[in-house]
Amino acid sequence: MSTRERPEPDAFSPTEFAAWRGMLRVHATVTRELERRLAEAGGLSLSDYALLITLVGAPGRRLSMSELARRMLLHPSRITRVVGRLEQEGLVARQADESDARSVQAVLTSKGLEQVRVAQITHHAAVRELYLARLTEAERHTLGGLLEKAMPGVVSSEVWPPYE
Amino acid sequence: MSTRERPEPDAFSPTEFAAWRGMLRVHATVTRELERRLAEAGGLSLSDYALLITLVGAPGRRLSMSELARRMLLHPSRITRVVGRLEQEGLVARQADESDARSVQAVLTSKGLEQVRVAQITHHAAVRELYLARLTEAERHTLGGLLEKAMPGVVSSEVWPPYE
DNA sequence: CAAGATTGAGAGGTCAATCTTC
DNA sequence: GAAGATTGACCTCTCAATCTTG
Repeated sequence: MSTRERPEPDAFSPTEFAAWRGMLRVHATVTRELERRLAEAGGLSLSDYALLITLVGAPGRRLSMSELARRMLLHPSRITRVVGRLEQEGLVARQADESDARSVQAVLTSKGLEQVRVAQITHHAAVRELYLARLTEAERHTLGGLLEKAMPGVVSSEVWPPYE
Repeated sequence: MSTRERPEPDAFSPTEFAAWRGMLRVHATVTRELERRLAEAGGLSLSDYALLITLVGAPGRRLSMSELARRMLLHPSRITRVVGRLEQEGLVARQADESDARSVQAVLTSKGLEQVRVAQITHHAAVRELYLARLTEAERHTLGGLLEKAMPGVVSSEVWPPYE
């Protein structure tokens, strides 16, 4: 057989491999553990937390479903269901948009704000312990800069890329 | 209301934020597009590809189910189902382990090898275009090094962390 | 009893189709 | 016709429970 002798035609170089594999494995490991700790601490899933924290940063603590989808890099249908669950739990409320009857606004409730603040302690502590703690300030700066350079706009802009 | 005035108790610094958000967004964006291109090109999903490429690198192009789970940082039950599907498509075969009757080996078939080689072209091209192309060799080296430093062992070792 | 593998249940995510409003 | 939202179908993934073998 000659298949064993012929290596990949376009194999990753060691640095390509490290930069790619590192991202995949760090992401998988941190998000899995983070999910576990958030659930244990307050019953929020990571996607619940992400949605709530997105709302916290928005003017009026409210955003339309489609804007939420764009900012979270998620498919609109996903937003429908997460908001549905969070609404049942009283953490967000749906509100009609006066200026556009097609649009639905998700508004953070005071209970939602309370809960995201509590979850944030757990969240930040976990991200720091698992991922950030072993890096110096300068290294974190470099890392963020490299990611932004690798995919300009993905990191820095609110919305990228849109589902269109 | 005083809630608007009080910011987070332990907010991320700008560098923490960039390093964390960057990873999340780059990962989400690249893997989603990669999944699309792989499916379009040859019908393999990203998890199919990941399993096959893991087998390619193993001695004898074979690995037990549990070893596969450890290397891929996946739950064993996931492996059962992916191997099940790939077996039906003739890309891997299940084989009994002579030295341990509990163990099942997944072996890459020649058809599987063929297909992963084809998929690899698409995969590597996409990862380069979407993620690696805008970085210099030195920057990729730095990026890989920072990820390894952030989570020692996660990037470099085959197996971390185990499901236990 | 511990380890390897599998099953059923359920959450997270996408896509295509649909409905309503612009 | 296009945009916003939702629904149904399906894939990815984890967890708890089970079965078998060491």
